[in-house]
Amino acid sequence: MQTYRLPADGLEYEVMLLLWQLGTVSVRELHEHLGVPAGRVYTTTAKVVDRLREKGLISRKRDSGGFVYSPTIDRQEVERVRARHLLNRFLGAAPHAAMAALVEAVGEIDPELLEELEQTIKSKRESEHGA
Amino acid sequence: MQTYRLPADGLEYEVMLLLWQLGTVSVRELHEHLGVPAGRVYTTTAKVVDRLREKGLISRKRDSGGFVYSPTIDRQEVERVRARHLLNRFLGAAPHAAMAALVEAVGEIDPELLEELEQTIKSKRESEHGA
DNA sequence: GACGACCTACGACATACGTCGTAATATTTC
DNA sequence: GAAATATTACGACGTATGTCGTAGGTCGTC
Repeated sequence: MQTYRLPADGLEYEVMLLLWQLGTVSVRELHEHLGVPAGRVYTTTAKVVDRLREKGLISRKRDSGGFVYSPTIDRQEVERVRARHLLNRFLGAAPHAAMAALVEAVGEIDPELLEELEQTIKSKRESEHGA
Repeated sequence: MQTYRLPADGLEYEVMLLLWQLGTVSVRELHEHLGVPAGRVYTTTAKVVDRLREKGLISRKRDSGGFVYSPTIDRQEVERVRARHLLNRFLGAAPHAAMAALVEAVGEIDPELLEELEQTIKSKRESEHGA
């Protein structure tokens, strides 16, 4: 079995997001959510779904006529990889500066997330303690 | 003038990083740092530099025979935009989950950074208080 | 000013992915 | 079961980027 890069952004990632969110849906539904608003053609969405399936990241089963698709990979897993990916892009040269930029950016996007971030750190520390 | 996407990762970004770091260098130098360790051929590095120059992100001047290159864009500026951009994408639909993954990744890469992150959040909050 | 070493320009190929078109299949409806 | 409709398969193209090869320019040395 070939290993593929997990989708970390772009359309493929958005489709994955939607699948994680909605559970089990048809291409049609995915297309209504993602394709239509962006003015894409149905087959574009279908193709992305197709490639995702080629990569083994989603599976499908028959459902009255067409197929319905669902993720075969754990969301946690993908998020983990994404996070690492993001950090690699960030921390490279100057981790300290990058952290500052990160916090800055988080704060700008949504100050409440800063609270949350702090909270998450605390929990992690505690669980680490326990372990 | 055409607008290009700023290099956010990959070789192009690494070359930019190195240029920001080293200031003004030849392709040779860049290649020694990036290409050689990765087993790339000299012209690969040269090509990347070339494309970067096409995009106007770096400039060059003659220097005894060859050229030396330097960035034409400010790193801080780029990093800031980049941070926001990447983070936006990263947090996207599910900030909660993403945040958790982020903290975990930071912890994995370097636990001390977690402390640092917490510290940075605190300072930010305080400065916010003051403001 | 010819030689060999190095540098630069640039064309070419591969892969990933978004994009679409068209052809093949399957479904639904009469 | 045939026509209309929807779905799926898949080939094709464009762009971005990493990769390399080759051809041609530049320079110091003799």
